[in-house]
Amino acid sequence: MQNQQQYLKGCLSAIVLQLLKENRRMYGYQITQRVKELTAGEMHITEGALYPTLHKLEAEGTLTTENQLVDGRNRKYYKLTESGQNEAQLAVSELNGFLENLQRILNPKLAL
Amino acid sequence: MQNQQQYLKGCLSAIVLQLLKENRRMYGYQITQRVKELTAGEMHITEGALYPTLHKLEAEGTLTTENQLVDGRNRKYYKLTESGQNEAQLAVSELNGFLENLQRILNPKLAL
DNA sequence: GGTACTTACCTAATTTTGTTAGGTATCGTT
DNA sequence: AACGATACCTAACAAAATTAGGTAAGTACC
Repeated sequence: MQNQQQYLKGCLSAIVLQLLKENRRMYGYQITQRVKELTAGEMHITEGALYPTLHKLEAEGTLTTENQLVDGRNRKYYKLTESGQNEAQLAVSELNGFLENLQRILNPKLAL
Repeated sequence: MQNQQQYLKGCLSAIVLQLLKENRRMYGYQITQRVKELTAGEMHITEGALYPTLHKLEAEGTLTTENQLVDGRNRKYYKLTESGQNEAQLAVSELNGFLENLQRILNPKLAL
């Protein structure tokens, strides 16, 4: 129980899909930075988890990529496919439902 | 992406510890039923995950057990040890922090 | 009396998913 | 030249769950 990292398990794809729902297109490194930024440094996505996840989502047809050279470095931008938008919506809804249920468990006195 | 189950990963011990913080003592089957009840059946804890988790928490000195025969069937009650109470508090705080961060990601427009 | 469901515990093989720890390469700064 | 940030990647390993069993006693039904 060192930090919050452990709780990330299972949520990574949903987080990626949510960010792409908001941003239209993002590249891997940018995703790691965005999560850091949104959580004030409290959460960080490791590249060893992120890249395989992105590749998997691409292989499943949820994301497509386009490479772009910026300042001499290659960036691989990911964006949602048409079917990916539905899957993103679904994943985010489910994650939100999960969060509500988790809060019901953590705060049994609250009526959510 | 079938249901909310996947997101449970990593949270199980924290959930168990939270329930034991609220309830003083509980047995395994009761924990599974309580989660079902609190989440209106939307989440269920599998026994294959729960029992190993309980055993691990007991081995670590976070929980102790007492057996009790009820209606001819054995129940194994778990409760927090003294040090377990601190660990439970810590785990729940961390999980809450994680939830806040996750909501920041899911609802970037909200100021939490 | 037999069947089936609920209660109540458990384990083991497998799968999923993330961590750790590397590797490559370019750019900017000191 | 060396270092840190940017930017991609993979593979060995570990952690944690799922799946799919097993045991056993109580309850309800016909």
